[in-house]
Amino acid sequence: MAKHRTYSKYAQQAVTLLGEQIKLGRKQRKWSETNLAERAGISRATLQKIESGEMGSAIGLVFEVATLVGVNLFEQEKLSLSRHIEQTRDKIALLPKRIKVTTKVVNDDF
Amino acid sequence: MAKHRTYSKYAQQAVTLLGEQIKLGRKQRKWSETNLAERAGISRATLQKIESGEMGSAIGLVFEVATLVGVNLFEQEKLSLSRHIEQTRDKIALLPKRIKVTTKVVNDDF
DNA sequence: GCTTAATGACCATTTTACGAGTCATTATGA
DNA sequence: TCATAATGACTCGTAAAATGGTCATTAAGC
Repeated sequence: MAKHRTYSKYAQQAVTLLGEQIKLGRKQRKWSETNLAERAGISRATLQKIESGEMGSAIGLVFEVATLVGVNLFEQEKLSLSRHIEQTRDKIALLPKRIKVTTKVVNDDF
Repeated sequence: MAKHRTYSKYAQQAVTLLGEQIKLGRKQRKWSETNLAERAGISRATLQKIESGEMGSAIGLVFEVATLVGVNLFEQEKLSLSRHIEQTRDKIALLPKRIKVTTKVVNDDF
């Protein structure tokens, strides 16, 4: 009884694209599936799922493999990721610590 | 006996950054955790793990939530994702269908 | 043409994430 | 100030991912 779950088209395509980019990167480096799986410390079956764009793959494994084959996440950033993390946290700090949803239904969708 | 797994610093930071960006986007929209979790069709516990940057979260759920709060993956692309997927597949098609690793150990690491 | 390894598709078992719930703490807005 | 809801941190049962294995097919490279 697989749990049915719906995803937005954008999210689905993003995962698919990432998988394709990984496959491309692997082939450009002339690494076999087994080879890349070993480097990443995962099984070949898992790598195949990642490259095929399965939505259930662990994001850590996907990003790790992407890193290994040179697919850079957050591409346009010249900043280091840690710097970017700091900046994002600074922005969060400027906002209220808690979001209190007013009981009265507010039209915030349109 | 939790399975120990090591990740590259870059992959770890990328997941952390994505989680922070999601939290920022949620707060900017003035959505509580419960609120966003409901919109995404996931539990609040899972959302908390996503925002805290846990490596084990399903990539589909992370990307879905990111989409909901307006964090765009593959930012710099003006192309639609589907177009980008096509282009990546075209590149893959230009490469050999299979990667045959030569038995003799080749120094491809440095 | 022939050999070999890469790929694709399985299956069973182990490991882990997800959902649902609870509880304490505390910021918020009235 | 005070009531209330958001957050943080748990636990437990179940669903599902990850692993390790196998097997057939077929492309690569000699």
